[in-house]
Formats: sequence, C-alpha cells, structure tokens
Amino acid sequence: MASAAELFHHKGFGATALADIAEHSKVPLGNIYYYYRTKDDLVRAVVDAQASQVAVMLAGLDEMSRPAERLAALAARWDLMRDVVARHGCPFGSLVSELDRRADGLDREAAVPLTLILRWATGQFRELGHADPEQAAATLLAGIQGSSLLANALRDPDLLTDQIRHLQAWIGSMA
Amino acid sequence: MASAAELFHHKGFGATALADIAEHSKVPLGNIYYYYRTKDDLVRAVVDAQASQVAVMLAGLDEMSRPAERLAALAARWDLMRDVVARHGCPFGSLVSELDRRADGLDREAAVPLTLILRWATGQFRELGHADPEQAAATLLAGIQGSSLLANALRDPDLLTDQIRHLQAWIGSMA
DNA sequence: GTCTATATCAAGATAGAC
DNA sequence: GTCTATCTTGATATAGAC
Repeated sequence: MASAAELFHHKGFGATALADIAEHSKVPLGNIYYYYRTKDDLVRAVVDAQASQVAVMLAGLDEMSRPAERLAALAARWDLMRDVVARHGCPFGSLVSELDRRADGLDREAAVPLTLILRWATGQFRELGHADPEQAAATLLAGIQGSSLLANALRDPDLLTDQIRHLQAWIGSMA
Repeated sequence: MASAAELFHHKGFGATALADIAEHSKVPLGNIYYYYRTKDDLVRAVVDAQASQVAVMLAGLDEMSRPAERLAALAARWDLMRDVVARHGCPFGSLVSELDRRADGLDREAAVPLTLILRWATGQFRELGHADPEQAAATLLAGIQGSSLLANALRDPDLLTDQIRHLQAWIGSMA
C-alpha cells in the first residue's frame, strides 16, 4: 500500500500498473489481490491512509499555542517537501485531480484529505477572528495547491517556497 | 482534435480511449491515425491548440487600457467557466497535472499554456509598478489554479467565484 | 497466506479494401 | 483520403499449486 501511494504520486494512478507496485514492493502480483480485490480498492486504501495522515498532522499542529502559528506551520509542510512537489506535485492535489473526473464514488472520496484541511483551517481563521474564515481557509489552501501545481509545471521548487512565504506573511499580518 | 480536447478535459488523457474520441467526433477510428500517428501526437496537438487559444486571449486582453483592468479580466475568464471548472477542473491545470508525471518531452510541452500566462501577467504587474512582478504573477496564477482545483474537488462553483473576486480585489488595491 | 502461470479484455496501432 | 476489420500488447484479474 505504501508502494502504491508512492507510485500513484510519482507516475499517476492510471499510469501505474499493479505489476509496477508488485515489483516496487517486492510483493508478488497475485498476492496484492489477496488484500485488495481491485485496483480501485487499493487507491481507496491509499486515500484513506492520506486522510489519516492529515488527521495526525492537524492534531500535531493543534499542539501549538496560537492559530496564526498553526496555520503558518501548515503551509510550511509543503515547503518541507518542495523538491518532491516540484517534481511530482502535491500528493493530495494530483490524486484528487486525476480521480475527480471519474463518475463513480471514488471521485468524492479522493477529496476527503483536502476537505479535512479546509475544515480545520476554517476553524483556525475563525479563532483568529477573521470576518470570513471559510473564504480565508479557501484562499490559503488554494494558494498552497496552486503554487504546488505551478512549481510542478515549471519544475521550480523556489516558486513554491516564495509563495508559501507570501502566504505566511499574509497570515502573520492578521495575527 | 476538438473532441480530443474536450474528452481529455472531461475524462482525463489516460482514461480517454481513441475509440471514445472516434465515437464523439464521428470520425472513424482508423481515420484518426491518418492525421495523428500516435495518441501522444494527438495530445501534443491539443496542447498546441491550447497555447494558441491562450495567445489569442492575451492579445485580446492587451486591447484594454490599464494593466489592472487586464489582469482582472484574465481572472474573470475562469469565472465565466465556473460550472465546467467545478465539474472537470481547469483544462490547462488538469492536463498539465496529468502529463507532468511523464518522463518524455510531453511533460514540458504541457506546461506551455501556463507559462505563457505567467509571462504575460509578469509584464502586466511590472507595468503596474509592482516591486516583484514575477512573484505577483505567480500568486495570481496559483490562486486561479488552486481555486479551480478546490472548486473541482468540492464540486462548488461558488468557491471559485469567491476566490476570483478576492484576487480581483487584490489587483484593484494596487492599481 | 503465498506465489506462479494464465485467462480475459481493453486499447493503441495497423492492414488493406474502397 | 476514408473506413472496417483486425493485429498486438499490456494490464487487470483469476486459477490453482504449494
């Protein structure tokens, strides 16, 4: 499953064959099907794992004292992965972008990690006393996702770092 | 080619079969291969067409008198397609996101439409007297792309409209 | 539970009549 | 140039031995 998450991120869901995952994880092909009946089941498990990781990350941020600090630390998470993001995009964003065009239920489930972040950030901006916390949260997450996409398109990690800094300054300006 | 552009946008490049394009365009399957030797050739043509459309759009915006007006009008283009964007994502952003994970040259070519916009916007911000026009252009395009992705993930056209308005207000504040 | 061999099928690409 | 029939490949999924 970890191999699947990595390969879906690096090569995309559609372009990753189960044989690729079998080889990368050293798990025999047939064995994968013992745990995941279909490829869709596997990507569902990957998305669920992403959602759990997000929940853990947000819980960690909640340990910080002030909301502005927490929001800035959220943004910093993408900057920590700047080289991976510039090469392969944001793991949540690129997967949601690919799965969102499907008609089955998978498209909605793929949005869960981003939804969790959005809801959490809305709470933080509310605590900050922002007049429109939902819009502010969307501005922050859109800024993160958009710079991840641009940094990926231009293969430029510096673009990501610059924009994250810009977002952090914006957050700081209303603390 | 127009059918390919539409289906690549709606279903994604990998998930669209040439048979789908043949059916949608009423062009017999074998006939497509007379004009495009491979599926990669076809998506290359689609990206080239996107780049041309972008060039035409930017030339149209150049007709406006003031740079702030032009930049706001650029952002308005996405709001005009709000329902399509909320359902299928930005046609440039989603294609670049899918093709960017490929190792061949196609990944770089897919970035051309976004690069054209970025370069143009940089010039506009420079004309506006912005201290860091490159960063401002990245902020604008990242905001547009990020809200397109979020609006798509949440299936919420209003999110896109809100964010576009926010970006336009930001542009207006420095005119 | 593990693993190899294979069935099945869809999709890219081609052959060749018209 | 147009179109149908088909070849070929590769990927999902399964069968069945161990």
